[in-house]
Amino acid sequence: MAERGDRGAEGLPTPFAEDVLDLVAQIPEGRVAAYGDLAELLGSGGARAVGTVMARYGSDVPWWRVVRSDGRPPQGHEKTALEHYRAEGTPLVGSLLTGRRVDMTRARWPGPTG
DNA sequence: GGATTGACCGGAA
DNA sequence: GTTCCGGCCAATC
Repeated sequence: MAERGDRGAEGLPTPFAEDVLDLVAQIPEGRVAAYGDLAELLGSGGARAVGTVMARYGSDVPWWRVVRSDGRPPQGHEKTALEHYRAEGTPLVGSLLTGRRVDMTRARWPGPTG
């Protein structure tokens, strides 16, 4: 079996990747989750592992709802992510100087309300 | 098989 | 407020 050929076809994510993508797809609008949170919800892997999956297979899920623990969008995709936050009404904090980031206090998912 | 990379996290200076 | 460092785990070369 072509270990690199099949997965390199960009149509068959790994078992771990499927779990990550499925969880990201469950994040409602206006809410976000940190990479480390997804790993903790899955009960396996780590923040770094989730980032690796998102970079490779995140194209099929609302990746902008996945941010760093600081509430900052993925490195290299901040511009695109901000566009979605403004459209979905995701709570943002900070200013232009400090750099706008998602208000994890209110937008973190799953939250007190679920 | 091993070595390197990466859309990370938390703490310390 | 910022910058630097080690640790973490899966995917990739």
